[in-house]
Amino acid sequence: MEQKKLKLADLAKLAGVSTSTASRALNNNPVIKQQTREHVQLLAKKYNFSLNTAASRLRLQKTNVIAVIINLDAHTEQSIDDPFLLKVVSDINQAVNRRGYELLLSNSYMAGDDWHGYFIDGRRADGLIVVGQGKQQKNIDTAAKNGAPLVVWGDPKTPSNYPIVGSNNYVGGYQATMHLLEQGASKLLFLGDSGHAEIGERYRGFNNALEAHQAKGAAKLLKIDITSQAAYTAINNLLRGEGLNFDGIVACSDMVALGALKALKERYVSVPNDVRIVGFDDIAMADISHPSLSSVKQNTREAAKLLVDKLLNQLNGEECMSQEVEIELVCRQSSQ
Amino acid sequence: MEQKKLKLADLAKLAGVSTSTASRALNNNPVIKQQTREHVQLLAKKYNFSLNTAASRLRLQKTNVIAVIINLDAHTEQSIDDPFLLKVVSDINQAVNRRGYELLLSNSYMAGDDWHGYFIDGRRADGLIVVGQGKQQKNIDTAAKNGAPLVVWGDPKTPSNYPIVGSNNYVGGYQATMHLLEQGASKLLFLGDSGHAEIGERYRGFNNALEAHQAKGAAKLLKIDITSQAAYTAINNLLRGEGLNFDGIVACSDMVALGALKALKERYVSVPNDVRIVGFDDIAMADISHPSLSSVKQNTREAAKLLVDKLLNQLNGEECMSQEVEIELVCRQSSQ
DNA sequence: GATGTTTTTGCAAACGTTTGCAATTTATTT
DNA sequence: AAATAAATTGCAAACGTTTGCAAAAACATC
Repeated sequence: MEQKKLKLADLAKLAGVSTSTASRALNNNPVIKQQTREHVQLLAKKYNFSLNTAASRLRLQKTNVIAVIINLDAHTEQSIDDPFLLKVVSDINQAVNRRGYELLLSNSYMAGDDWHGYFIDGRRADGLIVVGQGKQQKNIDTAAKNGAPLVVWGDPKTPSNYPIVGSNNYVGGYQATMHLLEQGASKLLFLGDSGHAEIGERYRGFNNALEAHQAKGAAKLLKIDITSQAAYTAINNLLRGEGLNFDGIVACSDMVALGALKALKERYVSVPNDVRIVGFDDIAMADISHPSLSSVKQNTREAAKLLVDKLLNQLNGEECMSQEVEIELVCRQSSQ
Repeated sequence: MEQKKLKLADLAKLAGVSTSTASRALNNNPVIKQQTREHVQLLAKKYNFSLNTAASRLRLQKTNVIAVIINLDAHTEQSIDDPFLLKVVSDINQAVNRRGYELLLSNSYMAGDDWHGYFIDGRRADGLIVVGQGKQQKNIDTAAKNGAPLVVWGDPKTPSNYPIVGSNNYVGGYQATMHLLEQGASKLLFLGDSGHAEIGERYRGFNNALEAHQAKGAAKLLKIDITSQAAYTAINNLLRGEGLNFDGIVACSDMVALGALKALKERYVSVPNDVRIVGFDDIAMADISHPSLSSVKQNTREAAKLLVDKLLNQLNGEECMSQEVEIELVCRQSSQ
């Protein structure tokens, strides 16, 4: 039942020691006699004692919280339900927890524009993990400039004075494209907004693969939002307008690929016979789709670990660099 | 650049007033002269001032944080990447923000068993939103008993002394089943673990629909985990073992339905001609799947709003009741 | 101009930790 | 047993807000 919350002083009294001793005992400070430590800790457990983190944070000037900011371009805000993004958050959550930190889930709506002020000065978190560079990284830049410990999930090749962790998007785009070419496709379509940093890299890989294969001319870029709906519409329009003038698609995400796939199926274009497709991300659906979707797998688990490690290193005053995570092309039915 | 953080006292000095006046001015306390308030607020903006929330929380005994706990059965822990769950979290995030609260994303790993102690006594949050009842709700019960302000996403029909918000699962199961029967299916399969509260309700609806349609005998329950993989395997095994002895599937989630769909397609069972399927949740993929997947749509947006409202009401000392959110059957190609 | 009333401000305490330093207790040495 | 060293504990200050209460300032009334 509702009983008055125990404070450290109360616990100390129960244990017959001073507050300071109780504090040190709980923190397993070796300066306190082993026996006393155990005694206090036992009582703490018995009475379900927990420290007031507000007081603790105030005193220590440290929150043990990491804020994760979902940083999306305003008008695509909907795409927050791209399973991939959420997978990233979920993996970050795990990695953060494993390091003994808590995760404050946030977004530009709450944080406004001054992330350093809001999170760091406001003592809401010790550091920030930004998921997604967005198209303009002004907020990120100024937060970093103001000294906010900060790491970003995005395109590691982007020059920056904060560490960016992300996949080797160039290689991903290259491999996906090369794979399609090797399977015999020759008139390729790239689906995605090349203005976005990560996707731009994939597109660069796409182009270079074409060049290496001397197939440059027959390629086309369809700049669309990163949603399955946009892809569905785009492919539909294309088929209606120009007919089937391509035989391979490199999509900037699996959701986009799946949207395209649906449009093709509805118009009785056979995948992979008439058109081969490769997606990006390797979300769970890629395997479940029919035909199953070939995809460039991003190692979000490892990336999450790196992000957190780099952030904690920053908190310890170390300099950190951007880092690429290797990708892997997973070949399934849609491309062969 | 890195400058010493401004504290309220500094801001007060800059404004030429006392700390208390500055505090009241920032909180727009009408006892302070309008002109003074504006003056202080202007300076605050100019210097990017933000209050130290640690100090503020300590003083106010209030955090303005709501903790969201993803409460999954241990062995299915993987299913955290079910897009539906993450959609729920995302919607809760929005609703929480809209009320001016922040969202601490947590799980049993961090919180341990004593949620009241960890979150409430520990002053990490003012209240809890638990996503998923799990199969055993011991942690929830004791947290509530200890007086933690608490709401749960789950099956609202479950008797409890805390509010549960969730879909009308019974009606969902009933409607999905009735729809299949009306479309001519007669040998139905229910895919999902009926031991789980919400799914149990759906199964009850399933059975009652069969009864109402005098088709009870021909139904079968396949108890499987809530993952597409489990569904894929189960359907595959069933087809291999007994052949195609069913013509309709009610799945406990879309991911499950999609797993089943894949197994069927691979064995050249036509959907919806040979087998009709209805899923549950109406995730984005339902629409993109081919054939598109009929599904019982859960209104997570509204549910999230209700959850947060009920929680905040509790914080204001009001009693709250469980509440059902209406569902809607979305008919697509897979069932007709 | 003295008095009373209202508006506006400031003083100082409190929220519950943690920690430097001094004080005490215990162990070791002579 | 006294003197010294080492281990263990406690005192009190500090972290940065918010707020009850009293004081000061501004205004109104006679």
